[in-house]
Amino acid sequence: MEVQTSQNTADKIKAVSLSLFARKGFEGTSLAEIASRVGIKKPSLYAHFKNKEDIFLAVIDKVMADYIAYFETVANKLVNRQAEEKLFILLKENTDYLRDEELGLIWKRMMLFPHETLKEKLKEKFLASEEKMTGTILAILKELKEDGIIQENTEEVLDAYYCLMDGTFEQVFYYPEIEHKRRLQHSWQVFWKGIKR
Amino acid sequence: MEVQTSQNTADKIKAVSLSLFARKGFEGTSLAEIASRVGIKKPSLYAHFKNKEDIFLAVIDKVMADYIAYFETVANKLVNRQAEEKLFILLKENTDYLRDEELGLIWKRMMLFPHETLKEKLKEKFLASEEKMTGTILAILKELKEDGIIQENTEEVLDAYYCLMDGTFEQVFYYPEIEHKRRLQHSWQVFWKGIKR
DNA sequence: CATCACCTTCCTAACGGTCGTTAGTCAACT
DNA sequence: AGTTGACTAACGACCGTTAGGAAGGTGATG
Repeated sequence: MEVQTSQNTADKIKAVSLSLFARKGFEGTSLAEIASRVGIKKPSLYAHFKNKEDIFLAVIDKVMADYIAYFETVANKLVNRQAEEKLFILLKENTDYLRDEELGLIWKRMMLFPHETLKEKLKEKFLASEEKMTGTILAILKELKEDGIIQENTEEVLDAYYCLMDGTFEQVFYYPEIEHKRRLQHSWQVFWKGIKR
Repeated sequence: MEVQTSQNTADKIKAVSLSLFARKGFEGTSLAEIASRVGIKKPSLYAHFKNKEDIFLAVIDKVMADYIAYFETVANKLVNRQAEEKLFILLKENTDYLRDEELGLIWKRMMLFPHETLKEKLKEKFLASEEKMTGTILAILKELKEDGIIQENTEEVLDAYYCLMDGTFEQVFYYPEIEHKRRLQHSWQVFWKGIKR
């Protein structure tokens, strides 16, 4: 077993495309630019992918798979922690991961402005990761409730937690890391005070 | 004085362009489609605007002006209200306004994915409205603090409020109005419990 | 009042450029 | 021998934009 230090062309195309799609969107990115950055000619792309949309979907699949894999490692981090910590770690790690500029950008773009013809294909892909997330959160909330740490109204708490998560997610893009960290800390403190019994 | 029931061509172009730019973005929108929806031929657009970018900027100017005007009316609604209500109304009205699909979409697009060559021009335009907002919020928080209703740490409260606002703003686009209303209500309740003394 | 120049707003035609895509070829590797 | 992955050339479609002209209205001048 050895470390894979070089990428094959298809992977290089995906990597370059991720970067461009993230920064310029689907229509803002041209195959010419992708090919140029990979170091091949435009028609050579068709040796690896059916068409532009196919490249995009391959990129999205990779983004999704990476995100889910990351979420798994975070979930593993949670065992043997206090439930309060679990909630906070989940929030923090999520924004930390999406802070990676390209990942966060393309994620945001897909969710908010899906390309018209790809809208449905994208929505499908999101459901899996979202369900997983909700399951994990609900398990933690149940734990907290049974220990009598938080108030009974789970639905209220869940809604507020998702709002907190969406807010901090959005702010990742406005503010530099230091400032974002402060905002996250403050928002979390208010949230926690708000749900504690 | 009479009600203006018909628009001139320039206004029609702006209205049509707003809708298209919102849904498809700057590069995703073609002059051909704009012209077609207005009911004229593509080159006729140049009788009213210098070029595509000029149309976009005219649209943005209108969006900004409308938003600021709306904010004024909301601010007027706030007088003679309890400070707690003020905070909530500000939050609610903001999302209600941006719920209008096209307005919300183009607003979001501009903030998150400004077209590369227009980035700086757009950033300028945002500063005015953002400062106004922060000023209004801080005045309310000061009021609440002097009355001993909320905790002393204004920075923490302000950060949490903005997170709440960004979160509800983001969720406007995911969820139907009824569900969003419930989420807003729940998030607000947790927030308010979290900042109360 | 009639004429004239001018401006606005629309048109058709066409420009050069870029887009995504295909055809056909060729060398290298399996 | 067959497959892979690169190439050159070129396709038609569409892009934003410009040129040039027709029609209508406005306002000044005789």
